[in-house]
Amino acid sequence: MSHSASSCAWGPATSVLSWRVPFDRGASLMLNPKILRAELDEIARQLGRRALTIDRDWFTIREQKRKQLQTNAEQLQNQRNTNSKLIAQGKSAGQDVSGIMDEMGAINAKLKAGEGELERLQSEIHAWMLTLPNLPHESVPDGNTEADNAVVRTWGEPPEFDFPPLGHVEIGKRTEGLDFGKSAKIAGSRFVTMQGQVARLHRALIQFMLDVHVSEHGYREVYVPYIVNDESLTCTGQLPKFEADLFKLSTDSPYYLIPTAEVPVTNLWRDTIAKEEELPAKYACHTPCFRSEAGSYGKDTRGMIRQHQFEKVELVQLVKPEASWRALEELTQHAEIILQKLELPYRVVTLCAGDLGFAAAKTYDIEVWLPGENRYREISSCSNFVDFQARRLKARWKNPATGKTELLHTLNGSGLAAGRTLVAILENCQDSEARVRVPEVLQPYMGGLEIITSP
RNA sequence: GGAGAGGUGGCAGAGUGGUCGAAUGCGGCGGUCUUGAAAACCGUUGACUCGAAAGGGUCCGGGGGUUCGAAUCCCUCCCUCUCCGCCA
Repeated sequence: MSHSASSCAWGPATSVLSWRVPFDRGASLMLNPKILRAELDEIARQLGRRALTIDRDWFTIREQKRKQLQTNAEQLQNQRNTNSKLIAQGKSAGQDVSGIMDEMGAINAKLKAGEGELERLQSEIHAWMLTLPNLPHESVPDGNTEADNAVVRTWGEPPEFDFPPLGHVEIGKRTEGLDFGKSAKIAGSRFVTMQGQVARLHRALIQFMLDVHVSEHGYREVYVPYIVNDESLTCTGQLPKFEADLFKLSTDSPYYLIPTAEVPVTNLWRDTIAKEEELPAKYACHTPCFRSEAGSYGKDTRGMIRQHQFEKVELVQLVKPEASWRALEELTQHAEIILQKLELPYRVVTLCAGDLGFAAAKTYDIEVWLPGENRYREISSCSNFVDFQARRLKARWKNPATGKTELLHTLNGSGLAAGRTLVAILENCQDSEARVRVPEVLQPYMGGLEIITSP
């Protein structure tokens, strides 16, 4: 990326010539490159839990060659710097420095000769490292599919109806609150139009969630851009691998609609060294989210479970490394409390290694009960990324104990997805007349309304 | 959209081709003095990276160029500020 002063590149200059690496737009290493070099076998084993096989020989061969070329280049640079000083001193003393100047010509020629090869190797290695996902935490269960996820706890009982419960699409139709036909006309499939009391309920949910997180859980409310550049997406891990999931703007600059508030909010800390007293930094942020849902054809085509545009209240934390595992439990709890206050039954599952997102070391999914589908559906995903995103972001802190700048840990989770929460309320709180009881905590946000009826 | 100014260490702000990773001030840290504190004085204080260490390399908004040598000169992009116009 050439249009921004800042960058989440892999350090001001990892090594000689590295600033020429064509991945300057940000791309950093996800895994600690030192550990990758030193403990390749162990890394390969841990990535194997994600059903990923890495080519160790490919890497080792290039890494050895890279090191050799780099050491050589640095020696030449050292000579150049030394000679440069000698020339300066000699000239000011009125001596003849043409001999040294000739030597400089030879040094520069040698440097130039090795340059191309070194650059190519660095680019190759870097691009390869970019495709490596985070290592699963040891507490993450083995497994490859959703079926291997482990249920941690269950809260509440699925409601029993003495009538066949309707799905939210039908309830939405009867209350005239949800209209999929209108939005299909004005935009296309996977959009919804909300109206009247249901639209207000949706807005009430967002206000309620924000209020709880801000006043009871200690998060700071933020408002952020809904359009971000490619650097931001690279830093949080959506790019370069998952561009197909995003909506890209057709402007000259590489702009994208945000797929989640995680992207702009986490990037608040890009290229920043936090003071100890600023930590933990906790943010609650409501944004729309835009996802292309490429590759999900035929999945959840009906209703508002899987939309191109939906609203979400996101929780983001940047914490000291030693605090991140405790923070994951807390953050998950904060999301759960919203469901508890809404009296919606749910369960929490730990994603197995194979089901884990690219940047996450561990993820808890919160799944709400949906009577219309007679099963639990994901309504929140809470993850600890440890230092994976922070390394790309260069989000660090000054550790007073060591006196050094060290990487932070980042976490985030939905608290919650508003659209799916709305679905859960419509389905769980319906009566035999397809009316919907407004959860008590939301009534103040609804002007005291207790029941949503047809207009 | 038009015109102008500018981007240097945590902040302010020097430096316009050579021994500059960068004066100075503030802030931070350590010390002297003090019952304690303030003031004063002395010292110290950027980030990244390779290395077991010694030590090396890179970074003055990003990228490219000129040169034996660039914070300093040239090109280009990004960003910020001021004025005018437009707009919510």
